Amino acid sequence: MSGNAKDKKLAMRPFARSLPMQLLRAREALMQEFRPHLREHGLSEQQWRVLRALAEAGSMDINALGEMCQIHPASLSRMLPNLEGEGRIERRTSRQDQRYVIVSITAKGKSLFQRVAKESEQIYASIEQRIGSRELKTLYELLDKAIRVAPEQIESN
Amino acid sequence: MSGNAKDKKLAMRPFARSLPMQLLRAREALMQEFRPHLREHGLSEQQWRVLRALAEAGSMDINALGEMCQIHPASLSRMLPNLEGEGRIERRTSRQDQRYVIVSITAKGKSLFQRVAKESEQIYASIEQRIGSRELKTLYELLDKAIRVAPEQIESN
DNA sequence: GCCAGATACTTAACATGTTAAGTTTATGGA
DNA sequence: TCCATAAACTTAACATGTTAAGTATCTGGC
Repeated sequence: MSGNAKDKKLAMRPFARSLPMQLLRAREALMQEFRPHLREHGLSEQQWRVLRALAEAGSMDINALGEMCQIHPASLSRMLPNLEGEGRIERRTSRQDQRYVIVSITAKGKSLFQRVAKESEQIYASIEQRIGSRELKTLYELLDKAIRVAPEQIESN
Repeated sequence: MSGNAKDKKLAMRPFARSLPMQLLRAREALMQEFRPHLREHGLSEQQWRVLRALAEAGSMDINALGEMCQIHPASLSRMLPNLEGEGRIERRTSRQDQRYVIVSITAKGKSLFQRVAKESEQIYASIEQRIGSRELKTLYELLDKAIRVAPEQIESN
């Protein structure tokens, strides 16, 4: 007995060859290095993604922000008032189309971003060194491909 | 202006070259194919991971289950009573060491697992075809490496 | 045997993920 | 113009993620 449940043949590949599982595992392993660092600055992982997206791409509406951060618009609706209350972002209604809410980063938010970014880049560099530049590049390419070959997001209405 | 915030130089690599972000993005893209399928069987993504782990590796304690499923023991403590109430798993206190809770899958749970597994494997096969067997193999190897090179989980007490 | 510390788990509190329903504003055709 | 529909967002409800604190059990040194 090697530990498998009664050594019965399973109708499925081993868990360790589940691609979603390994993607999650790899991500969790990496985030363990970033999380304490974000925590020191009082930022959740999701709040950091929002600041980073806005710092990089400028102001945008909720849906675009959600796509870029991979955070559901409903979650953003709940998070953004807090970030706004802390003076890190701003929200305003679009003048052309009042259905849109335009989100942008404040000077205070950008300042925080710059500080956190500097330390994050050091962690990235360390990770890149351990994985290897060439292999990391291949990994990015394969992830891009996995994202490309997946079906488009379907609005099921 | 290409959309970048005032074309200012950022203190950080582009968001699309954030490894945690691309891992999340790839995972979300794949899960979009699995989620509706799990939903038809009334299973959350996390419940499915639990059943799969138990079907594959047999009974185990909360911490081992959490490690295998990448679900925090605190979340398991909350989830497992539901799965138990539905008759899909069983829990018992270890006789040797009463601190341990041993979790196992029931016949009913295994039957559900077998049904879902069959359909999941078809989705896997489709994904493997689109990514390519060789590239998928490389992807698994690189993910394994990323997991290996990350620091061990630290119990910060 | 006793007790301080460690271990395994649970509970609680709050943030986020997820889905469905509700609100406001735009749009396009009769 | 009017109205049905759609689009963008918000709100609500419940599940899960995350951290800290609490409870029960065990271990090892005395």
